[in-house]
Amino acid sequence: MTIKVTFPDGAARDYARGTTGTTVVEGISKSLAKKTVAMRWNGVLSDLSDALEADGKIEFVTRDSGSADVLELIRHDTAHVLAEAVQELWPTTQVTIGPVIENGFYYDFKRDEPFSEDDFPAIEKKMAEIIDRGAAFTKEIWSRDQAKAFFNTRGENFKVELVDAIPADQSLKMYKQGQWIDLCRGPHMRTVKDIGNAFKLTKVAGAYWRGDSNNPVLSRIYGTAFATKEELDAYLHMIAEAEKRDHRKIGQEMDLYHFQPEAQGSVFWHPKGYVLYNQMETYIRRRLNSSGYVEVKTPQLMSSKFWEASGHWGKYRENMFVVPDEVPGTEEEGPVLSGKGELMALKPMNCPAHIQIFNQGIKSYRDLPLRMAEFGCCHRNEAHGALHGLMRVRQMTQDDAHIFCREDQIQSETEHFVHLLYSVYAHMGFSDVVIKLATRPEKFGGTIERWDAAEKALGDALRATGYDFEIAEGEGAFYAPKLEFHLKDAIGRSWQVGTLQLDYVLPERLDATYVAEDGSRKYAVMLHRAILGSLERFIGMMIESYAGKMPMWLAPVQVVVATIVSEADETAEKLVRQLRSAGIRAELDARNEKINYKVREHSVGKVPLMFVVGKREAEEGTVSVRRLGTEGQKVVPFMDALVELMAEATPPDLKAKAA
RNA sequence: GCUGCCGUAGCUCAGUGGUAGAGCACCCCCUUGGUAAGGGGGAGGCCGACAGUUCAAUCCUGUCCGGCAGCACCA
Repeated sequence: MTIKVTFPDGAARDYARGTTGTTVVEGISKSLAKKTVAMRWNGVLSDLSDALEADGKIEFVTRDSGSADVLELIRHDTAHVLAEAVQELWPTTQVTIGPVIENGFYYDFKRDEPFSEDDFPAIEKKMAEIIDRGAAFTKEIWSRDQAKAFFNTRGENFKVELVDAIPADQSLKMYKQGQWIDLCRGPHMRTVKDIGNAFKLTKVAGAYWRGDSNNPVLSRIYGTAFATKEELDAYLHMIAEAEKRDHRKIGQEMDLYHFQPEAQGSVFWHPKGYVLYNQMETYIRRRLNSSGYVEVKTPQLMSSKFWEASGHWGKYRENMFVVPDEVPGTEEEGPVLSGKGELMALKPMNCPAHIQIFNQGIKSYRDLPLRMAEFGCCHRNEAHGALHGLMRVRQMTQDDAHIFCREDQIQSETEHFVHLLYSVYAHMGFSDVVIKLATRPEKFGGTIERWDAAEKALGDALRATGYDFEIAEGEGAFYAPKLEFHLKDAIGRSWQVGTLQLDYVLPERLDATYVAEDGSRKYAVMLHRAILGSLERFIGMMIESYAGKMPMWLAPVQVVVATIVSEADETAEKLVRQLRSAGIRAELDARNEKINYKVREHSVGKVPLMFVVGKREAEEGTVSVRRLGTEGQKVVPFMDALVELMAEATPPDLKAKAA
């Protein structure tokens, strides 16, 4: 009985059925066999030692190919070796799972005494030893009972749970490397030696068993591995460089904002940071105005009764700041609060308030769509461990808006929004946007028909815009599907910024109706949408993406006029006045310091432009223009420099109009 | 909130069971210097908070607060 094996170049050969990939590659060439660590059999990444049972296509995965397959295999194998090393060092440790992730791998352990990074050298040394021993990976298919009995006797309770979780129609694969054995779906390389020496443990952290906070916390060790030491070093260097762009670091260096414990998670915007903030807000306001939005402002503090009606009191209260509506006691002794005051809450969202405005008067179908925007300052009592610089705060300002529309307007409004959002992101310098369509969760409100229609409307709208998107299965809100727009920070963490959420529920709860063409009352459909998400987070993303070197229109200080000699002070002062009256954010540096010193300081401070004035320039009416990030300078008439700067400082949306 | 690590001057960081140090920044003086740190001097700290151990705690222990990484949650 023979089978036909087809090679990537299209050639085919016959082999006895049951021939292994190893035999096939060894039959081709010794040198190819030497570097082949796995294969793709009919497109599926597989153990090289797998027997080939039918006709198919084979591709060999060589260790030096630099392919994603090789990285995946190396990292997966390294995770196994990590687990073996840990159990060899601390035999009572239970192993759980150890998957490959972006840029590396991790392995979750259960150990009474959690790991610390101080354990890394010992673990890494043991891993090197294991790799050196060079055990082969071998695969065995076990029965469910056999596997459970095996793990039970070893006290591996988590593995027993995993065995139970594997669907009955799937076979259980056990991979052995020397004496160590693990339940694993594979595949693996030939031997642990194929891993090489380019691996490193990077961090430890707690993680819940199966990602559920009701479960025990496991100790997770993260690591990474590459095919070569050079690639590992390059990766570590890249991460170190990226960390320099951390907005928390740059925010301090550039004196943009700060946090302090008395207002945990709330930003103190410094003058320079607030320039940035205001520029962003003004820009968005212009974009919304010209896109048919109206702007409103709603109360910060509203009665709990109001939040009961909206449903937030029941579902969202643990994230709300609640404030009693009473005069606090002022006696030295005695309680500040009686506990009897009616409760109010700081708004965590703007939507219910916008419905109150919508509900004033009677709306006609002619009024729809009504696009109501607010720079809404919201407070959310976020878990302390979730706070993260500007990215995750407790007080934030959303560039929020609610579009009240008819069902048949959902798709066109969504398209309109997505185009606006992409135009904004392009102006902000972001092109790498990940869109997710979050679909019906397990627990949902409303009918399946309505969900299907809503998901279809959002999907169709996205397809009409031509942007790619992923489906985030089951991650929709309770009441409707949503679109999420994600960007990545300096070290590759993904943050949701923009959003569009469909909502049928709140209009019904709060009675947001309009009079339809036929005179009947109908509930409006509500689209919650934000482009930046929150100004705080988006500014954080901007700082990281530009490494603090903001484009001219956003730069807190656009130009510093610096003198070389004190004879030029008067001229420099005059230039700063002229720049400022032209709307340029200019500062004077007439300190008694050398020009080298001033150039360095403002370069470090990421000021995009310097106008240097010495004796010569002062006499000639010129400035020596130095641009951040470039060497050298050019001397030009001041008025020319001013005109050029004004053009460059024009926000991108206004620039486009002028052109 | 959970797990681990961390908390010394405005910033970056040394350091010790006997109440503290550097560089930069800040202030003063000298220097007027042509594109990434000129020189000298000075001031600056309840060593995160509170307890405990000790003759003695910034250092050891505990609790709390805050920060960092990840988890969970989320814009």
